[in-house]
Amino acid sequence: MADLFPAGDPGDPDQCLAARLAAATAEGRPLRIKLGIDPTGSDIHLGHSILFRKLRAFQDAGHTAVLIIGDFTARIGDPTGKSATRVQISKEQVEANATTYLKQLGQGQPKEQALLDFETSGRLEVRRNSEWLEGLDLPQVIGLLGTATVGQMLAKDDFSKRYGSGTPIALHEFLYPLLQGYDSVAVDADVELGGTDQKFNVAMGRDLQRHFGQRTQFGMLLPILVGLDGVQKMSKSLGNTVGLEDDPLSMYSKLEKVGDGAINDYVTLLTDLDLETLPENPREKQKAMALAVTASRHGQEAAAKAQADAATLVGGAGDAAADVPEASLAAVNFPAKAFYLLSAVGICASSSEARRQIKGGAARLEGEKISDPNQEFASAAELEGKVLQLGKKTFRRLVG
RNA sequence: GGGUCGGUGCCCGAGUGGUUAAUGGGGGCGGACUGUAAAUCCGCUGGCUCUGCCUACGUUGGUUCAAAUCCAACCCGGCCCA
Repeated sequence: MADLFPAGDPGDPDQCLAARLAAATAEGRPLRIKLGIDPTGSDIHLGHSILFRKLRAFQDAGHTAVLIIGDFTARIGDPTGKSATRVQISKEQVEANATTYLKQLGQGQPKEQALLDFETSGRLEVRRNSEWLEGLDLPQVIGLLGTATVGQMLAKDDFSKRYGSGTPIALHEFLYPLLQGYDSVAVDADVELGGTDQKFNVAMGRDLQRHFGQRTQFGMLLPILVGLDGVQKMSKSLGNTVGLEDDPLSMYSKLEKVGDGAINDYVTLLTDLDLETLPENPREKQKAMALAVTASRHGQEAAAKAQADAATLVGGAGDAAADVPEASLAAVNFPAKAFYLLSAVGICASSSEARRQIKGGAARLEGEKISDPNQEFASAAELEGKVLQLGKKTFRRLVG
């Protein structure tokens, strides 16, 4: 089991998970396991899935997962790990994100396939923190603010760095830890799950529970998954993520490239594989991990196909019968010059970029290098069914 | 509110009247190499169906043949004082 927080006084039953479990059994009730997510982006990635896997384990053990959609706090933005003031997002955007999150977590799916168990009654509560936060009045907010000090806030790593470097900190950002801590009070959490970077916030939840006369929650802090760059944490804004919704091929091909330094973390945090039984060869280990993770999301069969396809594509055959994403020629006006084609088909962000890529020797059609950006194609007919390639990793099969 | 410094391309950060999308670094993308990657080396890193034409240095106006660079107002921020 991962990092437990707080280590605290071992004699204090309040701070021991085993004691919690025992007490729950004695009382004949399941524990309430809080996990809060802020719907600030549209996709859940593998970094999040560590937490959800743990939450699911609690569910399977008979406890109640209390999933808090931070629809209210998302509008403030968690300052954790941020070096700049986060842009506030709209209510509508938050709501849309929340819907996709639930879908990605497996709402409406049988529990065997879903990340969380949405089926078994009593195992899941989905709450939105606007339920209780929106209704707070000013005296209550002031009461919350009174429980923490500026010194405590500035001791938090993110804030102290920003303060030290002269980066603005808006006052409302101080409210974030308090509000998300108040969530623990609102749902009467026994245990809160979070990444190790959530230590401050989880601790704040304990303080507030104590303040409100509740038994304090047990914080379970799970390791942060490093991103594909092998250095920074997996985060959408850093662009080093593997999305849960990624198709098997791109999921697999991203994962098989995880750096040697990060591979063991991926194995232990994302799969049920035993490190001991895996091949020593780092390349083989990567493949095994990538296969297992892909399979856990898309099934064994799809994962195996992705592995085969990845080998074919990267192996250079380029035009194999692999499962290449399609790109429509419908938006392309013919005659089309090569650079325009690349951009119109969406494989390059702009026509200027396409021109550069072609000059740099990155573009291929059916494995043949396109060297002239101005090369002209007369009609869609001569391109249909062919595979357009950019670099080693990006392929599009052109369709009418 | 006063003083002061500052707002430059994805980010950081040079530049302080004049051939140029604007030094450098990071990141990103591409090429070579390799077990994929990393490391290393090389190239690219505003837009446009592009041998040219557009739009760019907080915003708006002004001075000038000419401004990211000068002036004014405004907006935003750091620090100090109150």
